[in-house]
Amino acid sequence: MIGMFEVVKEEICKSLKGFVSDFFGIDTDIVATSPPSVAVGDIAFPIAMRLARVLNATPMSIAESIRSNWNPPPIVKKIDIAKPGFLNLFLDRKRFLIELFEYSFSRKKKDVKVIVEHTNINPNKAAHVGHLRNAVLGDTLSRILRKVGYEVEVQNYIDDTGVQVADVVVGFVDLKGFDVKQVQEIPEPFDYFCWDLYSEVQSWYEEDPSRLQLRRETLRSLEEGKGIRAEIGSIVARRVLRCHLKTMSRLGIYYDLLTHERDVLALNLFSVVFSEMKRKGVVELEKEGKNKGCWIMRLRSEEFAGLSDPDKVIVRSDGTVTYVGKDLAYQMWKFGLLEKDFKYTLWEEFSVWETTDKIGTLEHPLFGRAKVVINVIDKRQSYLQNIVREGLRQLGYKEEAENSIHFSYGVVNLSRKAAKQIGIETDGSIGMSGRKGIGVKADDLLDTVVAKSRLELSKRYIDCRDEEAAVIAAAAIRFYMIKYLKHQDIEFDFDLALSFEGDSGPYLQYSAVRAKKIFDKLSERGIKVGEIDFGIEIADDFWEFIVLLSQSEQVIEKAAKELEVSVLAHWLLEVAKKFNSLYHKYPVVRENNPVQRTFRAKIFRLFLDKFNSVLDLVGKEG
RNA sequence: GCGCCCGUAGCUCAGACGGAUAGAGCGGCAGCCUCCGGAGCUGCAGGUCAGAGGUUCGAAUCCUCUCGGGCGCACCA
Repeated sequence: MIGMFEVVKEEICKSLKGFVSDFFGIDTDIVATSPPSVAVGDIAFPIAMRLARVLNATPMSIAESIRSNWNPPPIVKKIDIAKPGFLNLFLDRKRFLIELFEYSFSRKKKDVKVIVEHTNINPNKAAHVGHLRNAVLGDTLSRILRKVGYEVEVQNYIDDTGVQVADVVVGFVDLKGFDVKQVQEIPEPFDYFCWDLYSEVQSWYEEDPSRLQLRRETLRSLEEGKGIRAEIGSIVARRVLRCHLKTMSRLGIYYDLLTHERDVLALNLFSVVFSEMKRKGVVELEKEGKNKGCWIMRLRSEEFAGLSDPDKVIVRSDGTVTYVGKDLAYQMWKFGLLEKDFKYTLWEEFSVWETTDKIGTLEHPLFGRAKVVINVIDKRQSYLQNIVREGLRQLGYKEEAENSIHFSYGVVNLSRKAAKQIGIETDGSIGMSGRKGIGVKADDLLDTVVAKSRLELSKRYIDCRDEEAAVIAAAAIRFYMIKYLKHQDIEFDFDLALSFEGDSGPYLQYSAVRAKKIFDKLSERGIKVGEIDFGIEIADDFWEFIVLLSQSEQVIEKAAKELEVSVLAHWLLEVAKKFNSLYHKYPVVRENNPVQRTFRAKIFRLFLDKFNSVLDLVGKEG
């Protein structure tokens, strides 16, 4: 369940806690910290400073009496006392290493189903790098949760009947005068064509706002699923969705279920929820004021205190449902709170399940009914996500409300340099906007990175296989998207995203390739790696490396617990750097002393295993 | 106006629960190919952790205020 180092640390903490309780008669939590370097110690306890006041003694004398009276676990080899009163423990390196090699943990299946919803790109234009961050974060998170034992179902919500698709339909029908056939015959990349058309339609509306009437008509047609506009709408949504799925598969991102809004509407999920809300008094019909004629939910809890308007419209005065209403219903479906269920069909081209309005397949996986629901969606949506949770709470679904998690993350903006590179002059950074057609398209970025990979590969006289270039490109982009703390906005910059040096995906991959080469060379030359001789002295640099490696499981647990994928990126970088340093300093194949050679080989093998298991989570190959 | 987030090296970012001399990468400078892939390694330069108070043995980290940025507070999603 947790890593070796953590196991050892906890054992020592427990022992120390017991000692402090027995010897001083004080019950206190023991905090452990890391000393500045392994030369100073492996684990440090600032306990003496804490006890100083209570015991009315100097920290140094307390530390001294702990050292002489405490009987620590045998893994502790030595105890030092430093300046203000730190208790610095040194671990028995050999013993630790032996246990590390023997240590194997098995993660138990948690028997908890988690739905992770991510990507959710409107199917009306090409995906841009902002969408990429969502998908990469969501996909990495899913992999992490699976790794720690959850049953994970990945859903991608397709808003195929929304305003954005409607606008592109207006573009085809009213602006371009295209018929169904003409839309079908537009060559690929179809999503690129729509990208331009969509922003064109926006300015077309601005020229003459009365044209917005066309949007309303189209929207109605899409919702009813009738007429030529609906037909074109479904072609657009389908064709663009196909583009998106292809783009994401280039990054190794896949889904278990595509949920179409069209089917959510057809299933009438909301009407069930609406009557329940009325019955439980969660919504009421507003009789007067600015919300007259609307069904509203009151936001009374402390969370919403200070809101200018504490009334949230769920059903508009014209009888249509707001986003929050729809999302609440969908959220309830995910928890299995609704009787109704979709019909499903397998989309063979991408081998992904999706909801359908046609005849569904009888045999399909059981979707929904999750214990925990994680929605990956940028931080600007947190107000709405909070309202959805509040809706669950007011309906009496306390547990589901608790288990509705908004995985919130910062947006991707374009640095002024990046903006300039795509032909936009700005003062500072600029937010991406599909409406204005401002943004770096995901496929363009991928193509650029793939081209760079090819170039770099050919420089190294390696026969350039396309797959390999694609894998490197995917790693570069994925790593760029997860290396930042999630709440941080990213200022997209081509140089940084394309970087193959320093803290980059290719640097990590390269480290793993190097390590692997060692073993290829060993077997090539018929050098056998025997059993490790634990009599060997373990130097500080190797020891630091070993301690780092022993924390791999702990790092994964932390990422899962805190829902912070960047911790994996940081661990990988730290480990890779350390490895590369040792790699240069300590040759393996060239080493003639078999004891040294075996030791190094074994440690590097350990590195390769631990490193790859984490690298897989951030998407080495996809 | 109310609420949330942020301000760390020239640039992009890390800094567990408050701990010891604040760390990386890029860029700059100086080295390293008798080498297991140089997508690398080694070293140097570069910081009043936005500012001011406070809490305490100890603060980049916690509290208050000030300044400066971002975001949210729809019958849009």
